[in-house]
Amino acid sequence: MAIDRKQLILEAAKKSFSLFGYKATTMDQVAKLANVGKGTIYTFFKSKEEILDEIVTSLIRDMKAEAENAIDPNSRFDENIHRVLIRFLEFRKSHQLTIKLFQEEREIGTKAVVDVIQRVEQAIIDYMKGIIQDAIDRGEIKECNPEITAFVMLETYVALIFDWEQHHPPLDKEEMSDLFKLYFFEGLLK
Amino acid sequence: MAIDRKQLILEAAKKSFSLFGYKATTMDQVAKLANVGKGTIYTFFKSKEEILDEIVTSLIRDMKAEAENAIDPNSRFDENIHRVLIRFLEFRKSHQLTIKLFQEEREIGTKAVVDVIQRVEQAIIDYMKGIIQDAIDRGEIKECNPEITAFVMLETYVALIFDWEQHHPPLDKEEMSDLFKLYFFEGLLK
DNA sequence: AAATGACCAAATGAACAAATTAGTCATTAC
DNA sequence: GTAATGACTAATTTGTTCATTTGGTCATTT
Repeated sequence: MAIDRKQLILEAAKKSFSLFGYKATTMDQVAKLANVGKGTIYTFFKSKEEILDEIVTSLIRDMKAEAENAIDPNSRFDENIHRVLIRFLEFRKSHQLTIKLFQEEREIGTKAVVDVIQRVEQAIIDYMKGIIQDAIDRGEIKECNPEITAFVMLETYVALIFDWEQHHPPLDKEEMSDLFKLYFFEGLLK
Repeated sequence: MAIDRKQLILEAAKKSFSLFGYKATTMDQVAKLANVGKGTIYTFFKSKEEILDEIVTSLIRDMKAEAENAIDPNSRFDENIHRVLIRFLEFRKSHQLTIKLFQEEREIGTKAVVDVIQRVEQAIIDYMKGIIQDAIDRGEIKECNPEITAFVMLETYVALIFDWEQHHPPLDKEEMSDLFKLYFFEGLLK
């Protein structure tokens, strides 16, 4: 069986995006890394951006899979959603590709990258939305707009994990979990 | 009594920063606007950045004053802190200077501006910290770290007011208040 | 029929010149 | 004598040019 050229190209592109970022990766480089002629790339993808799109689509699949097995059916909703969020954000923190892409989004703002990051965030929110809706349906939590709730939870976690550390000592997972429980589930009122 | 040159300079600089931003404002322009020689500026300020610092210091004073009279001693803590936050963020949204500075921080990242924005945010957090500590002392809310709580509340509001609107219809004050109460005070758990 | 790389127009960026700018200080005005 | 000034300077920024690089095409090869 012949080598799967499309897969070779995707892997080469992913490696190069991870190493140098989207903008700094040239199609010649991808072709060379994949050991194919440059023209070959264009029989599988109609543009550089489409390669990124496809890589991110599978990235989102991976993230969802990770999140999936963070869920313990025997645990309460608040513990599950906490673990899911932590998984998402640790994924983002530990994979070279997401590190590079988020960095490029902040520092350069390459349009294709901005678009793709937006897609990742929306995917996370959509995933959480489902979990939240389930919890509402099962009567575990109060009625609320699942999309806004997911959005606010994600923003809070991102703030605590990425922004708080800018000027303060980082919080460990234990603390995060306690804060999350206090703010979102038990409430501050006595 | 002679005209207060220092005040003239501050007002000229504030007007120009508001109109064109910090970076795009030249000292020649400030001098011309203030009707003073450029050298005069340097008898009152040691640098362009010091002018910005002084303007922002009084801006923070104004914001605090605004926040102060958003507080109603007869209202509950959660209503007060909501009103305070809304005031801060409406101030930011309605004053040309803050609009320009936040925009310049995002789009150009001028160092002096980044520093000064950080100072504004820390001032808001410090102010909220005091209110939160009071509420804890009075037994109105549970024990919690006032700085982290203030930080998370501010980030949540900024997310809901500025980021949510990027891809969704904006929330009105009523909705914000309800969300805030639900997430932070009553908690989601049934 | 699939793969290729020479080729092209467009985009990028290196390099240099010109213009602008923050800050100084000798001179001026009172 | 002192407070105010604006011409001056060193340094940064901006505009311009042009050679190189880039994403994408397509005639040729395998």
